[in-house]
Amino acid sequence: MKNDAQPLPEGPVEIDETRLAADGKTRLGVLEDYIGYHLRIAQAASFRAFCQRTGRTDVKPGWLTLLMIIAENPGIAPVALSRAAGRDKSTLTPMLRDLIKRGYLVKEERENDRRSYGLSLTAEGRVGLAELVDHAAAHDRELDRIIGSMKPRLIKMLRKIATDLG
Amino acid sequence: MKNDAQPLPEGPVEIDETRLAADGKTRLGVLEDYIGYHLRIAQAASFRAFCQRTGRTDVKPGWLTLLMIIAENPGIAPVALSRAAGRDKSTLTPMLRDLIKRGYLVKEERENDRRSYGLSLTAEGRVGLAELVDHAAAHDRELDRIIGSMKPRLIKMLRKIATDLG
DNA sequence: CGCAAAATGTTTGGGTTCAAACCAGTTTGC
DNA sequence: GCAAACTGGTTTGAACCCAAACATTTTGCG
Repeated sequence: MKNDAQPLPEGPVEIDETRLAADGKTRLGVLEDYIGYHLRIAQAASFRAFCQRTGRTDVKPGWLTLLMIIAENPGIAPVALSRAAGRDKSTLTPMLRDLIKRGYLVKEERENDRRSYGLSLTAEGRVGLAELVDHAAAHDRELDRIIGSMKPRLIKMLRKIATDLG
Repeated sequence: MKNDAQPLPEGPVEIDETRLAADGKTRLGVLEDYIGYHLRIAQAASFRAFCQRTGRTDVKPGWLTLLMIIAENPGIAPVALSRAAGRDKSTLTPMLRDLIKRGYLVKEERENDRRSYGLSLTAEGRVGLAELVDHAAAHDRELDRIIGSMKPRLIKMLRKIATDLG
């Protein structure tokens, strides 16, 4: 361990404001250099903002990803849905049960594999999805406004993290 | 609703691979354009990778942020810690209780405000933090390798999302 | 001063998530 | 064929997280 003490500055210390938390007072130290920290903070802020936007209705935010993937891939199996949505398969079980009970989804048995089943939207599910998409579009417009033209680059980086780390 | 049917293509369909999930098969549709979706997937992948790295020990991953901020700001109050860490203050209550019980932190009563208290690391806490920092450094080296020179821009964008949305 | 409003930390209740264990069905290898 | 390995889905147990409601204390304003 090195121990090269520096002479103390005499005047008021210059504070690097990029190393402070959003409150402008709390020091973050090396945490400021960690991608994981910023990833978590940004994701939490985005999730919170989205929840507040849809909070009035009874449609839960986690449903959007599932419904949209199922809409794009009718008959998809839960395990494929799990990978595409980035959630553990066991997480999906109760969500799919709720969505089926609510009449948004239907199970379709497979002939060639009795373990699995396909998932598809009902007409009611398409209505619910459309409602969620409205909220999501408004939310993402806000993110677009914040990020601006950097959006494609940001998405590319985030996707690279997800695939290379997975 | 428009209903302008297009003639079906005869040859093999050209698929835009940027609109597929990591498995290369599942279609994501407009989800692919949502920053929030990629934010969640990337954060989940990063968190999972970090957990697997520290999984052997009994040190929990959520502790790193708290311990590091407390190390940088001795005597910090829970509410300030909550804002800096991006967690609800009620989330911190049980975590701080655990960290105090384990001997990593100490409470310091305030003279001028009997509601609040200050938090500081013990010697044991500094050891635990150092251990976590080792894991985090290795984890972030992997993220650095993935992101490369884009890191400053990525962090800048993520911080902008967190601050502008909060 | 006196009292309403705001701030701080905790408790409670509900939702989300993951990993490990598990069962049932399918594929593989011999 | 048939046992072993594998795959798909569910259950269970634990951790994490937030928002609302709460008690205590401080602050601000008349």
